[in-house]
Amino acid sequence: MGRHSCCYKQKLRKGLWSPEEDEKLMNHITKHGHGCWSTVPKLAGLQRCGKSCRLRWINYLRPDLKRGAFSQEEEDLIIELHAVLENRWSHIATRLPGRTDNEIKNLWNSCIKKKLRQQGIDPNTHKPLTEVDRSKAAPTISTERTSESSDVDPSSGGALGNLSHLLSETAQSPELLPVLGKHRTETPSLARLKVPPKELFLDQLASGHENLPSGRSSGSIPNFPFQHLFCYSNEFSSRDSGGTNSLWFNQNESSGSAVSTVMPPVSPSTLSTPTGLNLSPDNPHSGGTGVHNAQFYWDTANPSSSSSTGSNGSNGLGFELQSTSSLLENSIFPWTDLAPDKDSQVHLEEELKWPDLLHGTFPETSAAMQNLGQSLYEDVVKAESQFNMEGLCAAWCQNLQPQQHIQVVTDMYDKDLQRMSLSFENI
DNA sequence: AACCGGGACAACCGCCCACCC
DNA sequence: GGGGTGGGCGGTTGTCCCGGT
Repeated sequence: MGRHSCCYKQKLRKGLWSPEEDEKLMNHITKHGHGCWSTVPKLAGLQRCGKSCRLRWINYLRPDLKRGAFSQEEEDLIIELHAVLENRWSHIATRLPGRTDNEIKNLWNSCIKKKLRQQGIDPNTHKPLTEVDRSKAAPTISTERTSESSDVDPSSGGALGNLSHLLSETAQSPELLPVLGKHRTETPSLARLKVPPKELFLDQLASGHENLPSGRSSGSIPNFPFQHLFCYSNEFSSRDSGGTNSLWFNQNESSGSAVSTVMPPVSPSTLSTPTGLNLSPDNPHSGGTGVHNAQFYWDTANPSSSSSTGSNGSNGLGFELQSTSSLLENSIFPWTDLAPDKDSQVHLEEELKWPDLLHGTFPETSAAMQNLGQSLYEDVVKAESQFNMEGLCAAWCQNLQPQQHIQVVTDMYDKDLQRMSLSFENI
């Protein structure tokens, strides 16, 4: 197991591809599609294994590839995504249209890693190197420090530094206090937030399933682990000068009455996970006038998308995917306001449809940021690893303003939570 | 000019997982 | 249910290029 049968075959060429081979492969796939990759080399007249053909196509020949250097925005996006998704390059690649996982991986290993280290950030944990060293040293009694970390200034590196640093700065900078607001005192350091493992989160989600906001029931969100995150986003949104154009929900501004949304019964077909919003200039959505006409679409060219799973569009949950579906027509944002106190019940009395909710309030962000909202639900369903709160902290370590980070990260989770809840709704 | 080291990129390897028989 | 197979993914290695010495 593990080794492909084609790999045993002899007389197969290896190494760099010649232009002639590229042409053969390109011609074959453009005419016939790739079909079963193991048959491609034979049909295309190539002395390569199918796996090699597939890689060549995905990483180099695919027509929708964006060639050229990565922009700063793309690099920033990769860093933020890596903080959340870790080394799931293919997942990261889905958020960067035209970029391959291999390309991103290479960029990370050759360039970004180094940059982060120069900024005093550990590329693996996204924590400041000083903290990483400390945590490493503690259990091993080792007092060794790397040369990279020894000269790290937590306040340097072109970043805000870690959140604890920000908070310590805040203590000395009264002007920052309004930004962090009361949550600073409630939660002295985001790094201390104990976020339960993903498995526990799933358990909580499952156990509270009957209480999940839906068209059929209403109730509280039991002990929801992301509540702290929402606290921050809520508070930040109130300070956002562009708040009128913000999606964030402010507990204060809602006068204590939770703005809640519920999900209507969702058919399996509506579980399609869009890979992006059509934000073309002629789309009313892009003008901030609403999302009623926004089009969700499947990136069928994406090798990681359902088109290449060979399972007829199955999304892994057994649901049929639609090539075009208007998620907004049917699905509703799940939880928009979560009380920080688990004892305080959030009564879901007010039913707001997602398009209504979004009408005129969707934040204007770059296309890349829109793509950022694609689902993490695969990760959650797999429950492969613990939820990485550190990744959220890492978002603070970049050059963006805290509001932007929170908005970006919570945007991801808002949408992912929506899809997770939809998934559970149908289990 | 030759050598060397690092960066960027391409490709391979080994493993996992889903699917099929 | 179990083994075989193909697709996919992440890690690693190989190769080329370029700038510095």
